[in-house]
Amino acid sequence: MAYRTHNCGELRLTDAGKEVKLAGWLENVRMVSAGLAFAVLRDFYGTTQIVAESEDMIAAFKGLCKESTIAVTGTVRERSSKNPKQATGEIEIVPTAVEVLGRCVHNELPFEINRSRDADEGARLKYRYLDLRNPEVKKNIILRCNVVAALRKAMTEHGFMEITTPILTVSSPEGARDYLVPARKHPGRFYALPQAPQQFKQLLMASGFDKYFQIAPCFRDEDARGDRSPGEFYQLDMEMAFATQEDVFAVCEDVLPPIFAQYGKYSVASKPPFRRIPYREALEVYGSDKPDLRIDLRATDVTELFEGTEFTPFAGQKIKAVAISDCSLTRKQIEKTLADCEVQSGAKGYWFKTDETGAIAGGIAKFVDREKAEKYLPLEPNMLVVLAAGPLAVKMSGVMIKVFGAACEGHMDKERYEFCWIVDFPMYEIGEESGELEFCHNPFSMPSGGLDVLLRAERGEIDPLEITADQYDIVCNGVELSSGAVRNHDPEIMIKAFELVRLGEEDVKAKFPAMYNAFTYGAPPHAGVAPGIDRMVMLLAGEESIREIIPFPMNKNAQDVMMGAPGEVTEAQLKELHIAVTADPE
RNA sequence: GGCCCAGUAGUUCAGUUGGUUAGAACGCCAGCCUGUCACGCUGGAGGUCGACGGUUCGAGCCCGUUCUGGGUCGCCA
Repeated sequence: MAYRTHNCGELRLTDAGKEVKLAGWLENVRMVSAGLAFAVLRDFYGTTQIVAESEDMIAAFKGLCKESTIAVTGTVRERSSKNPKQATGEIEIVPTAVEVLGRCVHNELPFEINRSRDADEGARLKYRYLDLRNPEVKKNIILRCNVVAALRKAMTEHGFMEITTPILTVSSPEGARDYLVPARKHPGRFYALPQAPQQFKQLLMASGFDKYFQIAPCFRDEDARGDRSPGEFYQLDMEMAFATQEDVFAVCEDVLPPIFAQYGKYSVASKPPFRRIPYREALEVYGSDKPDLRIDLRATDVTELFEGTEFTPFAGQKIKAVAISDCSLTRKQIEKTLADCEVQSGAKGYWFKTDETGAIAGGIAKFVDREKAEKYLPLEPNMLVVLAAGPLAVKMSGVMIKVFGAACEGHMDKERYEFCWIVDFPMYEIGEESGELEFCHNPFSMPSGGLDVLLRAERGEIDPLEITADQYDIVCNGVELSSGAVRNHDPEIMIKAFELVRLGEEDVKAKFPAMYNAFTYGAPPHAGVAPGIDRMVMLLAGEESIREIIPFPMNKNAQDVMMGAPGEVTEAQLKELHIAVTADPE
């Protein structure tokens, strides 16, 4: 006999009179009297009410802890009092038999299933299988499944092939900290889990695959954030042969908006082609390389306004200002919000405002020359101007736009998706520690202008810091979904790019031997991108925490408190792996 | 690793200026209740106030140390 004839979400009034069998979790029992009780049975699909009218049946339900799994055999009957809030609210089951399938032996649970989102996060993670029984929690995982399926479908329809790449691979010389796996057969050597399938996908291009994609697991041993889970995450990794930056943009602009439109909580405001914002402009205007275009605030350089100022913190500094019209924040609220910005940026914030007559008042008002200020800022009545000075001024301006944009009414239409591309990233920067020229992001990107530009930089005709790469980020609502690039597929250009940072052919060969060799055998120009699945689903679900869209998330400290990972292993295991156990010096 | 916040009943929280026996809601247990659906009503059980130390006649509250969790900065080619 099957466990069920129907699921708990499908019976309707038209099914009245049918003999059915349902299986699920006992969600709740409502004892109305000695002779009447209602039980709620829940499965993946929904809930169905069971009515117990006999002493036997009432006793059967009463003797069970909530969350036990049971199978109920009975007849579908029209309810005498219907519940329009429930999909199955017009019917109920009159049971003839109740079979216990899996007993819950705990009459008190770590939290109430339907309110698990309010529970302590540690408890939720430890009992994730209970947390996930909550339909409100489960729905994000279902969303994730649907989004991944839709991405696979769309990519396949665009001619991409999904190819899996190794999980056990080699440590990469740059980038994030690797997760290492000891190699039993090779004492002292280690595999590394891939930070991304970067080199493999480029090797696939060199192998003649034309369009590759993968829902790729990536592993990085870096600390967590609200939008960054520790340890592992997934990317929609893709790469295209004989492709330009615009070819990659076209695929993303074709694939992503329909999926955001179908599965997102909000509507998609960006129409393809998405806005392209050069990196330097993004920093100047939005104070960030991941601007949130839902916010209408902009940063202005007001360094000249404060030239020769008596206000010491501003003397001789670069000053950025963000003007916020129709701002009704009180002095106390302004200072509280500014303090939030200071924490997030590490920079000090300043402010002044205009009253209803337009007169400058409050904060650093006495250092602001009204006539001069009007040249730089549109000083309307009731305007708040927040400012930052010094090397962190740009960063602080970005934080202020984000925080005040959210705090001040009328400056952010939250319920939409705004995409943009950040383009023209610098190829090189002066390293903070070394003080010398270094790669800004990664050495795989093609410098815009190719070999010629590098040669001119070598001859001193142009500043290497002015060289941009054919590298781009896709940003949605202030969240960096991914970076990508037109790759440097030409060994000659690669070597020249390395020479500018005092490295050479030997270094290229040493760092990326497979890729370098492959490219000497004829490689196609290629380009790609890898939007983060977790962040995408987070945006679609409208969740603030990345843990809400991961089936079994780790906590902030990269522990799985449910499984007990990372866990201890036996000495025998360590010995087999040639790992010596030594006392911790601390 | 730095900084910020939190830790009180099974759960979510309140707890005034340091002062009698630490409260509420939900959950749990018992009883009542014949159409509930966040069922209702009555009663009950349930506490190492994260831990350790200190100040004090007296500490959930003040101080110090520490642990745990969350956020943030560093970090994330």
